[in-house]
Amino acid sequence: MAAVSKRKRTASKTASRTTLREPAVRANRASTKRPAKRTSAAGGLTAERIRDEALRLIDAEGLEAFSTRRLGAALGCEAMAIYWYYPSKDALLDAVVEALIARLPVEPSTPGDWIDAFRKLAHGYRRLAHRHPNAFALLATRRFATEGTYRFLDGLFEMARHAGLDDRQTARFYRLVSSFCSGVALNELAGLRDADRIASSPELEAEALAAREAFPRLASVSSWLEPSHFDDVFDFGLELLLEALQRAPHASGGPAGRSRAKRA
Amino acid sequence: MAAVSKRKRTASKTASRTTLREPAVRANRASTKRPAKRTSAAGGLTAERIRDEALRLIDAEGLEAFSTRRLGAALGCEAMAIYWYYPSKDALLDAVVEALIARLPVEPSTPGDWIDAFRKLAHGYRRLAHRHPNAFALLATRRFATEGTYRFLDGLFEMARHAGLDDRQTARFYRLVSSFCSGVALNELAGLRDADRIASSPELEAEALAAREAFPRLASVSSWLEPSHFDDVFDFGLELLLEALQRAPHASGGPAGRSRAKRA
DNA sequence: GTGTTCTATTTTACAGCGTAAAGGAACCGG
DNA sequence: CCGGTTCCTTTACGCTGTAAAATAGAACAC
Repeated sequence: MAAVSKRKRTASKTASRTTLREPAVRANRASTKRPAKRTSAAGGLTAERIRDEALRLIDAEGLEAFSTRRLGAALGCEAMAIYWYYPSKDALLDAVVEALIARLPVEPSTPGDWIDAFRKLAHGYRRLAHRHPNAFALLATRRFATEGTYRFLDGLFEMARHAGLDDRQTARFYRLVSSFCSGVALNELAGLRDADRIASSPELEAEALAAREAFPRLASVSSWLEPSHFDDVFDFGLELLLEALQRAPHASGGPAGRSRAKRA
Repeated sequence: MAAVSKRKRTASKTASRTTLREPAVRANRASTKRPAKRTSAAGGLTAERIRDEALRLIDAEGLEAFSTRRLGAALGCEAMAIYWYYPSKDALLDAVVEALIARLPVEPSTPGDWIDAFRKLAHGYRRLAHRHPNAFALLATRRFATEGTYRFLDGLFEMARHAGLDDRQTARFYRLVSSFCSGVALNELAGLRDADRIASSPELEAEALAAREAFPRLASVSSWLEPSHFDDVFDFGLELLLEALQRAPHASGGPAGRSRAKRA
């Protein structure tokens, strides 16, 4: 990694860099004699610490309230210090996404429990939404385009291959399941946020009540739309997809064996 | 988790949150219409015009670039003029969401083609993502909490009822299908955005190429992940859900009997 | 020692943001 | 003519991301 990035951003402002500056390690590769030098400042800033603190702040105060200045304050340094380690706030957020993705459980592929591994992964993704509701929108909005996420996908697809899925089915079900998971999770978080908002304002509460009165169908269904039923929706939908996944290799390419062909 | 949220400048601003001020005098008196200022020369401001121009601007320049000042410039007025019609930028964006939702085809419920009506709705939702890629994130992020969206849901649920679905199944499949649709659409848009970004930067292009080399599994699957295959993924997933929906009243509704609906 | 360079951080500055608050200008019914 | 309402502008404040320059300290060269 760190292949590029000698030149910092000087010209284009809109291009969001994802490269990250590694202050000490880069020189370290050439000569390893130097013991890990402590940075001069009391804070001991590193890319990882900045990234972790960023996630912590986002979790604590929300994505909208997150700013480089506040992050600097939390880290005990000036905001601009962050820019030594990340070329932009955008790049920092990419790093946060990567750190979140890295927590997902990609188990070693064992053909027998392939489906269950996928299931666990999906549940892990949803758990991520629950644990980091404020940061989760980043996952759904930004796409995986960093090395860590590439590695994640490679591991996942390797697992699929061991299970005998061909590339097309692999791609299809990856898209399907990941879209479903992020869709459900976003929906769920939006619902929770709204519930909070409504509960905190008597006016909105009255408004919601009036709506319920004006729209009888909505009213009668809405009790089933409450957050408590999201477990059911998620499991139901996921199992639907996984059942189709289980049928997939046979359904689209004839009986098993074709997808197992050695093509290497 | 605490309700800290953001700063909220002055304590009690939440009063007229989503309510919108109606200029009321839309009777448009016919005499001595003096343009007077260049600012209102293009035509009188209305909530609708502001909202439509906002959507146009977002479509043209992206959500991040959208600001009240730019909107004011596009409308030929000062930014603060907008605040006469909307209490906040947030409320304006809510209105944009509502306008988008209003374009979805909610057909009159006829029991026979219930499934197809739902299918068309889902496709309409996706078409919306294609037509307004920059605005679409709003739909997935914000929840339907305005009168127009209430009406939309009421119409939809009415349709479900005519088809003989009970409330629980209605809620479940609404969640399922809408989550799926927004998940797929967001995924698709993120992919397109990334493709654009990569194509516009030789540096990123090289990076992507290197990744492809380092991760062979990812490379072999990735051709199936291209944007052109999203139609397939969407249709496949949607039909899967719709098939389950067709089975629903009988299969998992528990004690049947009420799903056949006397309502005719 | 005295530079000089490299690294990590602070300081300063700028353009732009959302929006509170106040100030008109045009109309109104009296 | 007057006070009020409506619609819009002006001004101002605190915030944002970040470019650019200044700076402190450590490391290396002589």
